[in-house]
Amino acid sequence: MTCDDDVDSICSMKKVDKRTMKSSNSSAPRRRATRADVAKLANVSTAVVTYVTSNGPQSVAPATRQRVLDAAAALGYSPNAAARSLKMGATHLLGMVIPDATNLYFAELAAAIELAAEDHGFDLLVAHSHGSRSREVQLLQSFTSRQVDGMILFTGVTDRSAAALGATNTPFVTIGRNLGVSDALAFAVDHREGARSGVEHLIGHGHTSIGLVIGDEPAEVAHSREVGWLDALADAGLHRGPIVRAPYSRAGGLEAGRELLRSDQQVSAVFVASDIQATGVIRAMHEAAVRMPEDMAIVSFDASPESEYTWPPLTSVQQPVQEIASCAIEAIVKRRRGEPAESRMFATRLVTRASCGCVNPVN
Amino acid sequence: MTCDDDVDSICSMKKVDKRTMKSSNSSAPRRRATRADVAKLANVSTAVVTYVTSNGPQSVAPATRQRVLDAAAALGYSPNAAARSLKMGATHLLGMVIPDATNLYFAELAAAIELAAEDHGFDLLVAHSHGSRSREVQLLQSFTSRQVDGMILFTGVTDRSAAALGATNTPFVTIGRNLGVSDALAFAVDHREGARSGVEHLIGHGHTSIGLVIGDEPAEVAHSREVGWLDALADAGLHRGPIVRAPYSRAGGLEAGRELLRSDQQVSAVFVASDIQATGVIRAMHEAAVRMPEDMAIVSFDASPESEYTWPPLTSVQQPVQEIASCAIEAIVKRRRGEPAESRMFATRLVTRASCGCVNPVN
DNA sequence: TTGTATGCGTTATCAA
DNA sequence: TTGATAACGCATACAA
Repeated sequence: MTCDDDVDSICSMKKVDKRTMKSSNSSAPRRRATRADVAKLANVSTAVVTYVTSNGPQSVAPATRQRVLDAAAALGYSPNAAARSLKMGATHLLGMVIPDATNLYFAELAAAIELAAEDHGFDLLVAHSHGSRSREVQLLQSFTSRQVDGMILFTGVTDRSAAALGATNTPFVTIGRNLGVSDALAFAVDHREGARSGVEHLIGHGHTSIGLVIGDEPAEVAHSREVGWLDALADAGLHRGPIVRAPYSRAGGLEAGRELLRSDQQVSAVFVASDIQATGVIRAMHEAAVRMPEDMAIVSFDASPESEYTWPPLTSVQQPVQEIASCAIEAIVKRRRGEPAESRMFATRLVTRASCGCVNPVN
Repeated sequence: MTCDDDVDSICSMKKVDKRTMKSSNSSAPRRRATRADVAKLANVSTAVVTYVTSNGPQSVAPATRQRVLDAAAALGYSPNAAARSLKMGATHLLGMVIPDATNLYFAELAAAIELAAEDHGFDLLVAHSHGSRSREVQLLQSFTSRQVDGMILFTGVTDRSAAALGATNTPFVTIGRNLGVSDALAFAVDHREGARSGVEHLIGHGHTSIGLVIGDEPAEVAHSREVGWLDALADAGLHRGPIVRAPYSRAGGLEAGRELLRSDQQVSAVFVASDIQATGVIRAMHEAAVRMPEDMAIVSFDASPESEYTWPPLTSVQQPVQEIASCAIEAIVKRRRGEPAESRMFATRLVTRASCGCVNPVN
């Protein structure tokens, strides 16, 4: 879509401010101040400017130092990161691939990564893969070209991606995906065990027929959660409930919920493998006037901000998002220093709210 | 939080894969291939490599061209973006400041910006301000140092930010905020008119006592929406309903909803100035067993993905997110070319769903 | 059609 | 304590 496509927007025809205009066509198109400018103004050599701005490697006389600082401030000088990167061989830039920012679980994870990255002085280059493998490869190449100091991938690493990455030395970690499926460093919860704990909770509430709503793409994570669901059922000696596979989205959840209600196999509870789908499932239940948790108890996965504000609020398997994020960043830092780094698996925690029947939500 | 903080995580002690290890301490710590490497392997000069990789400025013999391509592929060569930026004076990088990614309206806008930016060959440097002004200034400085080709700010531009920016020639635009409050190029809907249309819809349903839930910080946007609410009430000759001010979050909405129910002034409808707050308001109503829309009709603002999956689904004032995004990016492109660019205001569209009483949600 | 040489803004080594 | 200078990897004007 281009800016001129629209038909129903009001064009304000507001005149561009004079200052704004001026900056785009002033006679002397002001160049960014460089180190040389600062040096000249402060009457020192360019080297001294660096000594001041980077506190070394040589010390400088207090008076000179102040002169440089003043000059830099006067000129609004800040070092050119491109030149700096070129010289130093480090960009302090991390690339991050997010499948879908409208999934609040990913959004939360991304925010945590940003925080952890900042602790180590990294900025973040962010891009969305929208689940496309080819786009993922393309993004990794772009990151590589930008000489990022590391990459964080929310998506699984495909062979093609790994190959693209293998040619470089760029450290990369995967987040939220199973450990051990590739050579990549991975940081994630135990999806199988987490799912199992959620389903066990449902069983504890007395449910004997428990369905499953899960993503429709073959992914190791989804598979693990499915196995966890099976584990719990098997341990309790229960038969397998119906499985509904649907896209990993709110709309997918809505469809799945409707299908679940059409199923021959009646269930009194369902384990939904992600909050984002659970949101849709809940809507489907409301549409059919199915009461939750009385007629249908629900437990989901992720415990994203979304899960707290559905109605009824969702009981959900929580991932230690901040911990995962900081471990991932630290792993990248270690790898950059040549130190060994290890993949790691985290425990989940079940957040009990009303959807499973634990809490009476109405005051 | 550091990685070692945790107590309840399982340490998998998984040994690092041999290939992974090797890449971190192999005897010849493989340097990224440079143009010179490609040139040597292809038996050409470095210039020819560039002629091939950038299709010009000179043409090269097909055979030579193929040799270069092969060599580049064999070495996994991709141009060093830092060096390229330094030489070309352009980074093809845009900086974007998001207040809060767990607000799906912002997340959606950010995704649209990314798409539009990609159309013009820009990558995105993303950071969250968490609403902090000082952090915003800090981010702008970081972006400046990185020599971004432009900036997109979701937050209003403060005087300090503008001053920081004024020192550079970096084009920047604000998104979603009112036009005309600063010199910045701005792309946003008509908040006042949008709010007015939403409240008028509620009046059309016969409501005569309509409350307002809105952000608790003094922002022009919030003010405009409040004025739009007043406009509609005044036009209909209705008295002003109660106003509840709360943080711009789900939790804030929850608090606001509870307070609204405690209010002396009874209302049958409420205009909530953002979906994210509406989510909380809805929960407050459910908790108090207030039926929607029968006992409390709701119209909100943004029509983010969230609004479609609340219960009842929210009637909400929609912003043309993609259009806003593409206009913003095009404005930056124009400004970079020295062409004039204009701020622009967009019309909203009311998406009617069940929360106002338009649709019977239960099948 | 291809090669040579210069400079982009930095950091850091080495001399002064 | 300071200054001159050589890379870093690339794009391109100009020469061959």
